Amino acid sequence: MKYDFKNIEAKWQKKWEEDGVFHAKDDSDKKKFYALVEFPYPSGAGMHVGHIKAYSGLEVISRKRRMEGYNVLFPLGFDAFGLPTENYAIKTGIHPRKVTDTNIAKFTSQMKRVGFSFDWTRTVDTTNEDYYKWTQWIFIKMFEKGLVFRDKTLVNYCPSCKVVLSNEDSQGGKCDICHSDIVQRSKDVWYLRITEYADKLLEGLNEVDYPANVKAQQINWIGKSRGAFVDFTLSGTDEKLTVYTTRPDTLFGVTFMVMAPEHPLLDKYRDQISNFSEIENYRDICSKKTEFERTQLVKDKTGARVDGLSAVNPVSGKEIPIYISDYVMMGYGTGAIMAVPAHDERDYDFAKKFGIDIVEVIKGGNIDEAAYAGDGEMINSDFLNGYTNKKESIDRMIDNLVEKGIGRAGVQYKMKDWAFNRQRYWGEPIPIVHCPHCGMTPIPYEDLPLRLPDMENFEPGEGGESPLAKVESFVNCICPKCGAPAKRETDTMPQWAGSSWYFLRYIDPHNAERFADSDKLKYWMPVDWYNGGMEHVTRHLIYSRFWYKFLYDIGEVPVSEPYAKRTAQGLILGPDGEKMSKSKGNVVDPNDVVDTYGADVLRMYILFMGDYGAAAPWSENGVKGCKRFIERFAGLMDMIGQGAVTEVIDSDLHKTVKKVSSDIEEMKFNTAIAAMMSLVNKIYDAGSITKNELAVLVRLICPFAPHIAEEMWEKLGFSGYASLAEWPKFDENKVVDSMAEIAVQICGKVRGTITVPVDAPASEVIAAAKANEKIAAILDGKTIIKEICVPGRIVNIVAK
RNA sequence: GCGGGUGUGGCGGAAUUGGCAGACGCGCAAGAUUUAGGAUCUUGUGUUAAUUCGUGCAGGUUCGACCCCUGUCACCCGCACCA
Repeated sequence: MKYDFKNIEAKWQKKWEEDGVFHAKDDSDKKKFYALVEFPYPSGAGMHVGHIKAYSGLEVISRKRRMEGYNVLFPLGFDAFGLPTENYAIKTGIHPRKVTDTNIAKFTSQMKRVGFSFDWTRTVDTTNEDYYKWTQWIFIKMFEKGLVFRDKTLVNYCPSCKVVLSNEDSQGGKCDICHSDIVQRSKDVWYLRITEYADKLLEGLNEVDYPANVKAQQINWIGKSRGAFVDFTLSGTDEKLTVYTTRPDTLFGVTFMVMAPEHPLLDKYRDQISNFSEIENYRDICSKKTEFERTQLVKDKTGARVDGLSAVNPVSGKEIPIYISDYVMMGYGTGAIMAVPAHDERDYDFAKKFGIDIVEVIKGGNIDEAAYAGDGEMINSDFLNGYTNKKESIDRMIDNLVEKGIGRAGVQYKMKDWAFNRQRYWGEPIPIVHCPHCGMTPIPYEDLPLRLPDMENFEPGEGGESPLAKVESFVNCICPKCGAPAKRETDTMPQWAGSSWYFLRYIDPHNAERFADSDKLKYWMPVDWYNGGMEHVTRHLIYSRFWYKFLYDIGEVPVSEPYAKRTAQGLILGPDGEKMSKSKGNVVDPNDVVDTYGADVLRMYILFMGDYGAAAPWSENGVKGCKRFIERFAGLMDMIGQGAVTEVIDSDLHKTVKKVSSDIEEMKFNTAIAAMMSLVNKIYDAGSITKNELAVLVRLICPFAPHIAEEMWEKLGFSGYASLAEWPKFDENKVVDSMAEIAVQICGKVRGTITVPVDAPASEVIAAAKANEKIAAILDGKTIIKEICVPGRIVNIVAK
């Protein structure tokens, strides 16, 4: 059979679309399967091979599920709000709406060329007002439940993009988008109180099937720690300086305290501080540093002593000095720490630099040389002396602090509340009105969506104001509560907003009454399998679990966790083994591959190139190898009925069905394809195959290379689609061999092999091994010390 | 610094999870076919003089270790002075 991939692929893509082969049914008696992939940002550059890899995994699994009789929902949409489109609009003057539509159209047609079995009738676009209406709706629900608040805070500000960025978006002290330096600036920030859900987000991990490393990353991100709040008295005042510590048991080793330079108590007691000008000086220096710079792990600590103020160690009663340093931040804990230089590296460095006492309270290290962070016997600690168990000593100390009324057990989270506003045009408007009488007032639900006004100039306003602030007809409005003239909020939501609930909209994408119908939600949720990149397992995965759990708490969705199972694909590197990037010139365009080799070859190669979860470099020769395989596969058509099929092939066919079926479930696509290659090689050796056997193989390869599979299915004379044909079953009897070849080792080294019945008892197997010529020769003259036989696996004879 | 991961032929990667290391593919070599190139087919291909040595390195456990343990090196990802 000639492999005319261009015509074959176009032909079947057209048929699939015309017949709606991959449309999910809402009213089905079948078991459902909801497969979700992370929807793309429709950039102007178009599709990337990374997209293909990200979708190919669940593409194969979805196709297998359909053949197994499931009602499959496998949708794709577009996460289209965001800076690149807006920046492009600023540069070219083309409206972001137009740019987005163009890019989505381009992506869609490219995706269709690959033959993905997405249900294109359910596609969503986060920038569509029918979609963002519900993003705003959820925001207002959160507002009503007190999960939204506003605060004036020091924020990361990008002077070039003129936007406030969350900490997550400003890593490295550089803007995530334009890479210019971030500066600290005071701004009004809208926050979502995600910390309220910290425990629920942690507990929910017990219910879901995520890889252990993904769970570990989420747990670390949330960063729950148990410890104690301890009150230190400022000497000469009634003022309490409270600190949070995870190691209250080291309290006897506290020889100084460190406050964040911004700590408000410094201002309150400025009259008592004799060197306040020095403090202000240091504050000035700190304010110029970004949070990133402040939090670099540097040996050379900076800081200043606070003269005139000191604290009292509440357990020892000793008076200890207070310092300020930028390694302590207002944003975590209480903005002040108790320093235990003997057992904390940062405190140790600081103490050495400023000549502060170091008191050892845990035995085991040499505190003249370095801080000792390990476990050991407590010393110099009064009632804790002799304790070696960390948990016991911590509990004992907390009891003591509570007894004395100077402390209490506490919990802290590393996770911060989610900064939720951007001064940008291309995002969801925040549906809040600022009324001089009523304050912040949400827009009534029936008035949603709050539409983005049409405008021409998308440059941010002066001082980083949102471009929307320039649109008077948008800004000026009437308070929905009291009717007085009011102003609209002009900031928009971040890109994470739309992607926090998109999987719910696929379930009912055209519903005008609700974000999705309850019965449909009940049928389809949870997502059975969610695949995406490792880079999203903290931010997006936590944000969307948070939104979903909120919707669950207010009774809008049926189950408590959105994603039952999560997996992640690995990167595709350039042919040079480096991460693909335009600047390196090592980017592979999937469209070129489809043009030259066809979609089936592209799909096959991407899944064959290596472990799906690991990074692997692109190889043009590897692509050619897959093309060769598909051509050989198509060539099987010419071998039908050329002779009697041997039992070996029959058994191999069943083994292959078994292996491919189980490998797909484990996302071991590379070995599934290898198994099919091996079988095809064997068939070529045999020179013949029956029509029914080929029909099995065609269905087996269908999820990987659906176009050629459909074409062969039709040529074989079957009606209907291979894509909807029944997934092949295997006969367990034909998978089990009657004889097994097992290795015979002498002293752990393989010296020969024997073939024995699989169910032969150990004694017989050992006897057979000894009877083997080679083995007998080696054993001749030696004393057998031990004989090990694992039936069906191995014989090992230890001899001297 | 903390957390997670990876390390196997010339290359991408397999290995039933403690039981014959190198499946499958690429590349390479020889041969066939072809006017030639390309394509295709056949055979071979970790290494060695070896019954040798071989899964980053050094130890350990075990009859037996790519797999488990201890130490160590290198690289990748995430978080980052988190108290």
